[in-house]
Amino acid sequence: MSKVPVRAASDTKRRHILAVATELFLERGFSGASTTELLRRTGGSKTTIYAYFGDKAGLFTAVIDEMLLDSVSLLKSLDLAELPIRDALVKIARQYLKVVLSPRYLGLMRIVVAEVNRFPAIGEAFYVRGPGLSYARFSSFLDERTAIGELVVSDPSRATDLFFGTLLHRELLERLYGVKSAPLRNVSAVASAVADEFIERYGVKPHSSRDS
Amino acid sequence: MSKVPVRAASDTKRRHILAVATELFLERGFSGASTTELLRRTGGSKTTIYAYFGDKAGLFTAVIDEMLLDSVSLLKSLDLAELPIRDALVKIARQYLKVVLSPRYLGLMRIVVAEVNRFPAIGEAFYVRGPGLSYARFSSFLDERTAIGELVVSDPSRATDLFFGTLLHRELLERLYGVKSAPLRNVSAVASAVADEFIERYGVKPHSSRDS
DNA sequence: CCTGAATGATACCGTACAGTACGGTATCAT
DNA sequence: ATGATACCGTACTGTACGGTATCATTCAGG
Repeated sequence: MSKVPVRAASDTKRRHILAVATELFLERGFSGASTTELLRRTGGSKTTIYAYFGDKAGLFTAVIDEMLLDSVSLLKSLDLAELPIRDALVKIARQYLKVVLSPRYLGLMRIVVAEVNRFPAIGEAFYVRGPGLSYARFSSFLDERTAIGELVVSDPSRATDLFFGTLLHRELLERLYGVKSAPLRNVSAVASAVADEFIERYGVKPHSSRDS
Repeated sequence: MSKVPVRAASDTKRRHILAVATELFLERGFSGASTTELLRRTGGSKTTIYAYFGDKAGLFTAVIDEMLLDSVSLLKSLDLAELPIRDALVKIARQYLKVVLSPRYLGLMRIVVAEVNRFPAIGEAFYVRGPGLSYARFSSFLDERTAIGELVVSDPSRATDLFFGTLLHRELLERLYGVKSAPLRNVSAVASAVADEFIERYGVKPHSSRDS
């Protein structure tokens, strides 16, 4: 009974349903989106949808999982090893501005946050694999750069708060509330400014360097 | 038809419906909350509800309006005129930590953000009367304190981002995603730390060397 | 105590919902 | 050709929804 189809080598049908459902959930949220409307958009038969995803909640979590993977992968691929500190910070800042303030990410965040009561596991997964991971990674990045004498960071956690908070907080709120919708005009300028401020606060001071 | 009742001298009925509806919307969101369930909780008759609020959307906006007023009033009543800069910053920080990280505010934020697509005006109103107002007020506060020589803030907007971002960003995210739910243990310590950091960055330096 | 407004109780309307049943078709490997 | 699998189309179930209509009840003020 109701076995998940296996044939499609490239999973086309499943992927199609998932893509359309993603848009629908982004527009209407979990409760607001109906399987009937989904059917109207995908074409095909309800039976197929239920064969793949079990029920509405299963479809929802599948959608979130996929979007989460997409977003997270955009933030993981930063290669900073060879970059001097300022370039590294700018690169990080740019990437986060672009990803976090993108309509996609904002939409995902909206529905995840909205359904935290109904799907606590989704909220937690999102935080742990998203912002939580970012915080942790940035924190160790600061440790590394402190170890090699590029920075003086005694409290990486606070420094991380400062960096991401200054970078994203206001812009994120403005977009979450729909006051702004465009993905941010001057990404580069903001990224540079934040990086400079960060270095001014945590960079090694020229006249009192302890390493030769 | 459907005229708004006038009797209730103290508006008891309306306020009761509003209070119960508030909890319901906080639990389930707009689409997830049903008028029937509301009736189950309020007792009384559907007719009365519809007499007061017209329709479900009207009830929703009434609920949001009231909650917004409550939250905003908690942030407006700060009397800082006589306080030295550090005390003022600490007071601001404490108040924002308490209000913004409260379950009430977080719940409100969740449903407002969730329904930005359906009710754009609500999202905008929330931002303008909430965070937007806070940003503006803090910015002018910085101007004042700069004018009297307590601070050196050349770019109040960035300084504001730094203050609120460092103060709230991470804690807010953790709670929005349900990773933490408690309203924050050491409000005072965090507030002091953020105030100190802010002053270290923007306070007037005791002239000459800046070793610390 | 009467009257009219405020509220209650209940039945109802039309629609939409999530989810299922089932007959049938298209494709493909055997 | 045959059988398996994926999929379609449609009709359907039972429930819940937002909202209205009707009539009874309460209650405050003259």
